[in-house]
Amino acid sequence: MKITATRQKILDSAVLLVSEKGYLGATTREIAKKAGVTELTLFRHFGTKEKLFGSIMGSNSFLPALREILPDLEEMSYAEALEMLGTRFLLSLKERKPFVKIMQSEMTRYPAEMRRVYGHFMDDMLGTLALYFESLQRKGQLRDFSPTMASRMFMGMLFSYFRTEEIMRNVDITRGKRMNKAVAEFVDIFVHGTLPRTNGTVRRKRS
Amino acid sequence: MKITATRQKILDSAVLLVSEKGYLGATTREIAKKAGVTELTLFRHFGTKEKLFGSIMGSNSFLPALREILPDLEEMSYAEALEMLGTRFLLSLKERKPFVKIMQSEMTRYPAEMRRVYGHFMDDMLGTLALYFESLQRKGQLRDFSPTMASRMFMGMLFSYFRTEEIMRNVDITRGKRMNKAVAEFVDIFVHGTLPRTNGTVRRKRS
DNA sequence: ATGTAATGTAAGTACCTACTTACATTTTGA
DNA sequence: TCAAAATGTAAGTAGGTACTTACATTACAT
Repeated sequence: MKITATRQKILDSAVLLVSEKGYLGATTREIAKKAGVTELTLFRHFGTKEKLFGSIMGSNSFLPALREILPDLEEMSYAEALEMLGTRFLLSLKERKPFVKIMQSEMTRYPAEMRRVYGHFMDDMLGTLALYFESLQRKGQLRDFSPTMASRMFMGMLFSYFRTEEIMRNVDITRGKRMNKAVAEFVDIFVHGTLPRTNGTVRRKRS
Repeated sequence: MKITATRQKILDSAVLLVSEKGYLGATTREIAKKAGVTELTLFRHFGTKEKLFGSIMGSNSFLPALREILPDLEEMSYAEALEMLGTRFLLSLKERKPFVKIMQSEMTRYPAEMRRVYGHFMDDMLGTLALYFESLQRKGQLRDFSPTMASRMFMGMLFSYFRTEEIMRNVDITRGKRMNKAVAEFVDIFVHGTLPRTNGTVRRKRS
């Protein structure tokens, strides 16, 4: 067995087990067993459980996904762009589900590692989305609102949806059309709001 | 020391420690020490670490908060009602921050306990919000959309905001006006959307 | 084919954990 | 005041953990 293959098998087992049982709950013995190697081999490769955990964080990056998600925004309509962004964002979360679980669970206890990976991804994503909003605002195609907060709102509702369905309820969001329906519904409200379209502005009238 | 007082001190210490270090990371010794009692006292009260954890889940309920949040929705305008709901929801999350952290971390590993508490709260909250949307839709004050998905969207974006600020970045959302600003921004987009108000419907036109 | 790098076997170390037992001390309530 | 209830002290159990050491075996490249 090639050294890199062994390394990878250990890393994969570790990701799965840690995502299920947490950092403390996933023992080196069990990780090694799941990887089909001896515990000693694990330690020869990574030296320490802590270092193994660090390798997980280092090897599992969100960043490549971002580049896949972002292109061609200019070529499609506003709602189409948001739907595509939302869908791809959810799919990239789904692909990295065990990793998302780990971050969710160990966030509080290992903030440095987490922030480096997750924070980077989120900042990039939010920043790019905000820039997109800004450019449309400058063209007059969107009204005036905070691009930053709008980005956080958009990503936040998608992330919560993912969290509720996949992590809490353990539902596969890619089955059927539920994900597409949800994204379409979210985007529709995000674009058009919840007020009737024919009505004028009813807002800011007390009782 | 009254028996109930001791019990409560142990429960409080346990909540804090478990929220910081997780269920496995919080040892009974440390919990007892933080509560100012002996480890033996802890076991005399709760018998088992697992039972202690169960008591945490049982004692710390979200439900009372719901009753505080929900009244008087009919008396105020749509946007006002949403802002109030959003603000009180965030404040009730903030009050239970350690508990929210625990659920966030241990969700995957202790699904039964979690779902009982968190699920109840969320279902109640989402259900009530959905009913509110529906009633306004019937009055013609809101356009046609899925009340359920809209509720999830609304709560989801607020929860993500809380998660990012308070749990990840450890920022106090109640300081200054940042929370009110954020809620106002979210509600504004949720109510009016992101399209310009003067423009007609540009939607569903390809390129 | 053979030397080297990678892995396995087996035994063990030092430490920590949840939890227990026996007995002494304090606190509380009537 | 005084018995009962609650807590403390001290020592220990059984099991698990990350990690180590010494030595044997396999796989691979030249």
